[in-house]
Amino acid sequence: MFEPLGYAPAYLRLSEAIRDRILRRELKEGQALPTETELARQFEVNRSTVREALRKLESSGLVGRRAGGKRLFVTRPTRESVGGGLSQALTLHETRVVDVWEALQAVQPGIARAAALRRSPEALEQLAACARRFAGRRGDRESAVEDVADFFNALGEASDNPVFVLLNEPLLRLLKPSLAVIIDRVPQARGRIESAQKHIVDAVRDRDAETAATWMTRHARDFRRGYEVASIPLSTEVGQDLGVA
Amino acid sequence: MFEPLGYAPAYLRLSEAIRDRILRRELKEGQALPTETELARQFEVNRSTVREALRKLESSGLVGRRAGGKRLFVTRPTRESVGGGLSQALTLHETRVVDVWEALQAVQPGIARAAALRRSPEALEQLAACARRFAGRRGDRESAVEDVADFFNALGEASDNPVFVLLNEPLLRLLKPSLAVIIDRVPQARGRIESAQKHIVDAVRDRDAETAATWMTRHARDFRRGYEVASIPLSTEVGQDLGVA
DNA sequence: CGCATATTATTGTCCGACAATCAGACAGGC
DNA sequence: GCCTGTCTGATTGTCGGACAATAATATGCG
Repeated sequence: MFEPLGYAPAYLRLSEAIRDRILRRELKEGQALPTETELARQFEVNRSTVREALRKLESSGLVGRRAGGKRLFVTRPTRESVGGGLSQALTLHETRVVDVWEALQAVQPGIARAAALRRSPEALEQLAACARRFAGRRGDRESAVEDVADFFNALGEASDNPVFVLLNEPLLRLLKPSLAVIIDRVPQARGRIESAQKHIVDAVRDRDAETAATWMTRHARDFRRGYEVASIPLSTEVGQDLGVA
Repeated sequence: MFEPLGYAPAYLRLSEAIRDRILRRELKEGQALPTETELARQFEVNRSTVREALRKLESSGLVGRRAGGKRLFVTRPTRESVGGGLSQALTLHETRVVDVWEALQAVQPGIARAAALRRSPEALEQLAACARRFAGRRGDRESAVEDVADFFNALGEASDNPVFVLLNEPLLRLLKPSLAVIIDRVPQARGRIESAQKHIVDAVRDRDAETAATWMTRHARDFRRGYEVASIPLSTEVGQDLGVA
């Protein structure tokens, strides 16, 4: 009949107060936060309490430090911070490679389509550069995987849609380990990827949304085929060791 | 030429140490964390430092408290906690309703397809229940919006893919305010939604993946039409007030 | 056994302290 | 003029201890 009357510890209300100010843009990106002592004075709490609140904001990526710096600044959550959170959540939800693949399969064609429609010349060049880098690289599994991820990320950027950019990152992060195995074990993988990237770049250059989407669909299907040829069980959980030395 | 040599404060290394144990499943979900004093003793740091580390874990959703409880337990990040983080990130990235819509358009058909292929009887019933609830409700904009979100969430659950489940939440959260406006201003919106949900439920029941995807595509397109009819500019930023009292 | 009550443990918050170090001012040497 | 070293103050990271509120647990009683 009655709900528990809400009590929230000070550190929580504090972090919410500051978070709201950031979301409301009253504290703008790049702006330095007041010092801990100052915050403690203004909110009339102890500095320890302030620090607990700041740690919360810090790990949501709303505030951060410049390299080697001491003061905290208002930042917008980066791809990396968002991706880290989401991918660790997915890891704990017993996500399997097939789940990630399915999501990729569902979302990437849409990204390719959007990228083809809206890519800027600069974004196109970035994308093409990624493809070239992948194609030009022999050996070295790890860098190849990075290049593939960069390609997808560049495509996300080209779509000029922050939703795609941020959704891409965690998926790629979870994909990487299994992709490394595929590149190792499937000889023709590099060639297939190279070819797909080439066609996608061309379609994006020509602003041909449907061709971009089609090739991306094919590209994604190739990954699935890669799992089979590399004999990675589709039910392998992501974030687990795949037995690669 | 030289990289900065990495130093990390103790509270950070501490939170990473605990996080790793959780990701590695050495600390299992539902298990109680040691008390702050105990952690301080084991890691040989001060309790304040432990508390800062715990606040970080808390806001990544890796540890949490049972309602009214005092001790911390290992938890897996919920839809809500992930969704909150992602949607606040998107808000700060100046995401517009059209961006969210585009992502929805890209991903929902895939979810519908997956749901049709794999739905359990229980998940189907859940989904149907959401559709019924929406259809049976007259007036009350807020509940209607919730019902629509519940429908999408139920579909995500039915897909049995944690990636879809977790990706859905933030998109819906950002969609809600504008959806409320649409339902308010577009008389035929409820009918269109009702009809689309009905067709999707039927297709999912019949395990007809393509029909489910097709109807979802239509459903998503309707939303876009809704924006136009409700004269919500597509470039409206999400997380901003839409001028609804 | 179930239930009220007393004990203990644990968290939330505060205070004060100190070393490390970052930022800026300032002076000296090339 | 620019680089280098030095000094000073401000700020963060960490520590120790303290205490009230209350959740968790044990205790006693019917």
